[in-house]
Amino acid sequence: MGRPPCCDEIGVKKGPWTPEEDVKLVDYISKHGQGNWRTLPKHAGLNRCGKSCRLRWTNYLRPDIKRGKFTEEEERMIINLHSVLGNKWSKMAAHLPGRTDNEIKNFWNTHIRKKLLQMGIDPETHRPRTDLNHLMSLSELLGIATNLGNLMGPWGNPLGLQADVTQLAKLQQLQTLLQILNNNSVVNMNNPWLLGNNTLALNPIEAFLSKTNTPHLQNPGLFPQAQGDFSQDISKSWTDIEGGSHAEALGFNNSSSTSQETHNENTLPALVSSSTGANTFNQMDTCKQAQMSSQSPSSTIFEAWEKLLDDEESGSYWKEILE
DNA sequence: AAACCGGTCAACCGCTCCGCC
DNA sequence: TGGCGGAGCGGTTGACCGGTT
Repeated sequence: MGRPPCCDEIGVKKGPWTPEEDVKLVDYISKHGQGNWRTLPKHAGLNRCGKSCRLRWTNYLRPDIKRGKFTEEEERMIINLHSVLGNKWSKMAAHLPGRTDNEIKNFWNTHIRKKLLQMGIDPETHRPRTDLNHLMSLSELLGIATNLGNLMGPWGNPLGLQADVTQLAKLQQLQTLLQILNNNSVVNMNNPWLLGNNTLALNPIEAFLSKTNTPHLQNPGLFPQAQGDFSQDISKSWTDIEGGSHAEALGFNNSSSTSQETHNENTLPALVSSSTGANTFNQMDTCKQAQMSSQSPSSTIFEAWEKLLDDEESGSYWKEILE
């Protein structure tokens, strides 16, 4: 036998608030404080349920609410916070003065989520997308490109097609990278994490670079922008994140696992565990929450990924592939 | 001009958490 | 210790608005 919801009361108004109702609510709270939300509407002369009043106050009428668009800094913070907290909007709001949980949640769902997906990043796991449909379309593209490369040969483009050697090299790299990202187990000599000297790669980018046998990697001068920034940035970001858990990458120093341990586990841990809530958040509670806001903008994989996509020479190319 | 469509965001709903008795 | 009730959280809905056809 449960308690009836407060909003089931007959005759209680629902829907958008009128300016008159807002005035009544603000007047009452400024005089008496919030007090008991359940009894507040009656005392304030409002035909609303307490829950509705609380929501209206906390999400809209509170005097300290910051209005207007989210800044880039706030956006960065939200992404970083989400990578640690998951969908804990109210916890995130606590780190963003003047922003409400509802506002952050809406902003995430309408802007950031979409942006990450376009960048090929799974907004839930904060890892490069590995969903089947996405990879299927990539595989098809890669298959076509590979055939194209075989037809063309190294010296030219007898078919008059627009693809060039640089793009094919990039495709090859991407294919290898995807293989690595999707292969978490290490069992044999085909192990994508195994480097040429029989050591294991520290991160997928290192493995990726070791597997990729393209001229411009050995001689970056040939392709000054095409590969260098990308591999360095993502590799650095991944190392930052992998190095003793992502919490450390976020500025926390009490991690229990070192990068070497992570390395030796021969797995590719997620940037964020599927149960983002409990452990990571407790960790944050007991660690240095304040450091969250001062995290270097360059220390997340999204930004390295974004930089790859924004790269003047290869940007549109990667975007086309990933979208 | 009207219909359609997609994006945005305020508000609702159902559930969990937590303090009190 | 368990039940009750208030508060808060996160997911979802639907109204509104601007752009496009």
